Amino acid sequence: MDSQTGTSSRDKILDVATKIAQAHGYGGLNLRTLAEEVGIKAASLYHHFPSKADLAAAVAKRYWEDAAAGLEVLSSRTQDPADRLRRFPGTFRKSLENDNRICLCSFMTAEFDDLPDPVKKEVETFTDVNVAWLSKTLVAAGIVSTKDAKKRAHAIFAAVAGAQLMARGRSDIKLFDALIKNYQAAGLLPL
Amino acid sequence: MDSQTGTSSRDKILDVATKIAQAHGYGGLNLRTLAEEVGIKAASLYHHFPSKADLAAAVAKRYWEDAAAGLEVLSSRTQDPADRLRRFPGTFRKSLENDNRICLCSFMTAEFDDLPDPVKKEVETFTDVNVAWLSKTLVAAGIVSTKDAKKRAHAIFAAVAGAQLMARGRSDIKLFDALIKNYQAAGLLPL
DNA sequence: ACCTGAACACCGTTCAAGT
DNA sequence: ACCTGAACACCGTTCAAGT
Repeated sequence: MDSQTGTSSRDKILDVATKIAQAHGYGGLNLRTLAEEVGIKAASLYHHFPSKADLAAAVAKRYWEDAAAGLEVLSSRTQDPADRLRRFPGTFRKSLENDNRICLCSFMTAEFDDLPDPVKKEVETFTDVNVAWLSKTLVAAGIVSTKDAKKRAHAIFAAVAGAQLMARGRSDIKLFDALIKNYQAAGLLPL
Repeated sequence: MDSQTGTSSRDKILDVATKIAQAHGYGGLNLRTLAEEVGIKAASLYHHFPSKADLAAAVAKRYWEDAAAGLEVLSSRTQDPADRLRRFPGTFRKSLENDNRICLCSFMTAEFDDLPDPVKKEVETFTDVNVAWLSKTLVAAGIVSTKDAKKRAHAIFAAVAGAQLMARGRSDIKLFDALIKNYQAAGLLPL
């Protein structure tokens, strides 16, 4: 850790790799390009991570950890649980705002067959974190029973991920907003 | 066209390429592997398609044409429009049944940045075809006004695509069914 | 410890030659 | 017409060797 900038080489690699993978996926994560953007040679990446698989697993792990932290901040800052649910899609909206990227884990879920096992594990945890947060928030908002919470949570998560994917295909963030509004109007999310 | 089997070399290439692209995407569609599965050498593919971009565009074009034809069959065989809507997710379920693959165009939408323009165009048409069919069916079922039909259609399409992606990540077709049921319970699709 | 040149395996593609 | 071996320029990945 560099005490001046607060960013180690390892962190810089993870930052750049995350952005590339959100736009091009695991297969499209090109180590030469990644290294160039970091300012080193491709071979030097192997001093920080033993393989592309380990690098991608570290990227996906940090990705769900950041997501979990973000959701906890949302919970602590927003009193009304229904209001938290209304703000949930905003976390997915940010990726689209950031150069029309999508959720790292949505992309990697499409690529699931080609993912090394350690990467698969972290990608699955991202879903688990989101579903768990949605479940407890749905219950707190009194929208569903504890029994039905997990399935409804998964449905919301899948629908929001799908909306993000559609909006990317059209490079149209307004489409994302329109789809979320429609989910609300249909009753999937609180109005 | 081979009058005996009804399948030309070109069609066989398209068949195999479609399956590979549904599992690995455009980037993961490897011409040497494709050729091997077809039973020819990679160089021979260029006698049927001028480039990988043209091949992928032909794959995506045939994909939406088949989808459009399938939806028309569904319309003609199912009298009740609400019933047609209930059966719509079944067209996405089939991909999962077929070796846990996903919609070709969902995968390619994730890869949008890396797609040649002619492929992008066909991928967009797939969405258009589905949204148009859902729109007219929603109106016929009296669920939404003509004015609101397109946006609701897009919301259903996005949610079903998202459900398919989630089910792939868990290799769990029951998860797909559970998500669709939840969309119905929430009011996004007719019960 | 951190880095790199150079090799390796593989990619889309081309082409001369074969049937 | 359709096919192929061989080659091309390229790229992701790895490793032996440098500092």
